[in-house]
Amino acid sequence: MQHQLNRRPTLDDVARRAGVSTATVSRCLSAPEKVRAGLRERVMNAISETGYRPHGAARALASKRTNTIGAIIPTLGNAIFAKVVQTLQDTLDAKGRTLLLASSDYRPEREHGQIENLIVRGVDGIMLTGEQRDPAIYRLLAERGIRFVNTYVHHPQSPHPTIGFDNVAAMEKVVAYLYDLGHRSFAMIGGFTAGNDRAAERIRGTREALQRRGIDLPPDRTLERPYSVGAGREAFRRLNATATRPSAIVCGNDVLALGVMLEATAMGVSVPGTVSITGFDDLDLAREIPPGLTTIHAPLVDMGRRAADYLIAEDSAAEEPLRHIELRAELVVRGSTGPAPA
Amino acid sequence: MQHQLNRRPTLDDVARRAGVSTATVSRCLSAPEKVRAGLRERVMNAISETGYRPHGAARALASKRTNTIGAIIPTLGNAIFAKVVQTLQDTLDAKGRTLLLASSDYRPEREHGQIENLIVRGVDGIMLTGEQRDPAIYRLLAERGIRFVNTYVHHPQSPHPTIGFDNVAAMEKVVAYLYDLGHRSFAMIGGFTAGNDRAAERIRGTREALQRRGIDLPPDRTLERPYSVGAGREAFRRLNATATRPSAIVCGNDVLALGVMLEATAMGVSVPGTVSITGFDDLDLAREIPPGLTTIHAPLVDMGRRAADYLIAEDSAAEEPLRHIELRAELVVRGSTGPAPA
DNA sequence: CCTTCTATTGCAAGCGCTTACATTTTTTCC
DNA sequence: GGAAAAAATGTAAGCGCTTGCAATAGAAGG
Repeated sequence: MQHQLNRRPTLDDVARRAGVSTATVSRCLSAPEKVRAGLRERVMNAISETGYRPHGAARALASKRTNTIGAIIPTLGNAIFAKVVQTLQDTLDAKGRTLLLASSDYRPEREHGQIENLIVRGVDGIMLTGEQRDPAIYRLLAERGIRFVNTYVHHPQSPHPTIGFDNVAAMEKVVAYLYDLGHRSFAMIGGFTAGNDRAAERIRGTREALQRRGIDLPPDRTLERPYSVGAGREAFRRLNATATRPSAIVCGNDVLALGVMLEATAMGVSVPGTVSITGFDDLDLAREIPPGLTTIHAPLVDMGRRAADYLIAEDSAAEEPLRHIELRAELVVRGSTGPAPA
Repeated sequence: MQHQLNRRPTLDDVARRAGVSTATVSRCLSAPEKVRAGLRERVMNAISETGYRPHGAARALASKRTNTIGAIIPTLGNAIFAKVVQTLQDTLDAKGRTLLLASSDYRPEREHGQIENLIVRGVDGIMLTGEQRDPAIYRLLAERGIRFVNTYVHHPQSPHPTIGFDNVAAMEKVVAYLYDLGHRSFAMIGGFTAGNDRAAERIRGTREALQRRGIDLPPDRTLERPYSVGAGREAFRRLNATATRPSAIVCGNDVLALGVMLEATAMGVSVPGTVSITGFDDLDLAREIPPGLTTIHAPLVDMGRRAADYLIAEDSAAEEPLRHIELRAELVVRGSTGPAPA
């Protein structure tokens, strides 16, 4: 009841109190079915009487398992990562695992450091974002035999497991849809591609889809911006100041698209009358802000859940085949897109 | 270079290779200044040659420190928590600590379980949200001598340390401002108060501020809703359907306020011509969505940083006095509020 | 050059728990 | 009822690292 930092109860204390060996107490905790009911109850009483709590580090050291899973995302400031983390956490929680989270701020060297840290902490598995990273990292992970998975991408040919969607294919859907609406003049506003393969794939996917239809996406129509509403606004102003204004603006994510949409509306440019706008991710807000944002729905909950399942799967012994789980990323049509102006 | 899960290098391996004792290697890692330069270099080489990485659990067990700080927030789905976590993480990172994050989904019993888990994991300190919780938790924390801090609130009289702002006082500012604009008919849409002292304080603060001005806030004008845009929309529809419509709607956070604002606009109800709306938190979006949301700015970055500093402070020996750090939460006036209609 | 003091380094005892293996108890089956 | 098999429990050896203390080496002083 009082500050008695001097000594927290240990297994020994519990064992002595219950009149059993520490092994029995340990088993009561991690494999209760191996202890006879009567004894188990006595031990459990001793545990609650002493206020005993296991010592995680000691347990990890002795058992060589931490029941901890690590995850590294670029930032918590973006709802799409927050949502996956939330799902991951809930799923892991339900299976008695703890999530160790780190965010890299899109900086590869920081991600590298965080992976090292997770390894030192002894995580049993790691969820990573994207696939592009220093080969030394993959080597390290392999040496240590640490299970990991790359998310937000789908690379069936990759030597590393992936759980996610095909960013390139998604942009084909966007372009096909806009093209069919009659659009021929495009611009793309994407995230920074340096060290961000998802952003790069989305820009590439858009460019290739347009090329297939005989439309060129010149560099001055391809803007890289930080993922913020303000940047979207600024980018729109810039595009709108050019001589030949695009009739369709394809954005690398919803935050940029929202910025574009808000700025266009603020400037009196009709959406979708004059300009059609598309996003990527399908944030909750995409449906809320009028006229509603046409976007690609990213299956975040599914991704988080599957990543969790994959990372805690027991069958490591079975040396299971490399997994590549593709999730569907579908186009969601709302009010921000319409026929190209005449 | 190849899968050699069999044996990861240990201190012993490094020591043998460098021709020193494990103690010296250990010192090179945690107190390099205690080892002569030449030797230290030899050890460092051995470390990188063997690809040695410390074993966190072993280190924690031997040293009785984990260099880990825990944090429990209600949800990552709300940007205000995401932002604090981000700041906390960055700050801790810079000081060589790792953040162990958990979210309780606003469920007290879940928070309880997560605190137990953090204790088992041996965190050196814990950041909590709000103050209201089972006394048994505070007792446990005290017994174990674990440093913690309650955030998002300011309770100078509390026996527990707090770092945050005064939710009640903030609502006084909101009400004073609206009252001075001539508003006399109010409604409040807040979060669920069960187990959420911040939500409760904001509602209470509003009610008391109004009472002080001779205005009653009846129960049917006090709605509790989940923090979502959709809920805000629904709540507005409901309020607008009543005989005496409020001229000012005070919301418990920005997400609700945004929902109210979007729904009002969608229904053709002028903001702020017919109804004034206020939020709480000052999300990035608050300034972006026209006409701009009048709200209380929550000093999140400051809060995260100070919480981090407090939790890793060394002077535990000094038995420092209880800390209550009050942060300013100021009213930010934007376009969603104006004079009461005549 | 020798003694004293100080900066380095090594020794070895744990930290609290898990678990293979040995031992004891209980159950099963003739 | 007794032997063999199965189940329950205990014994004790670590897991990989830190750190108080002892031992050693180098610096300083006479």
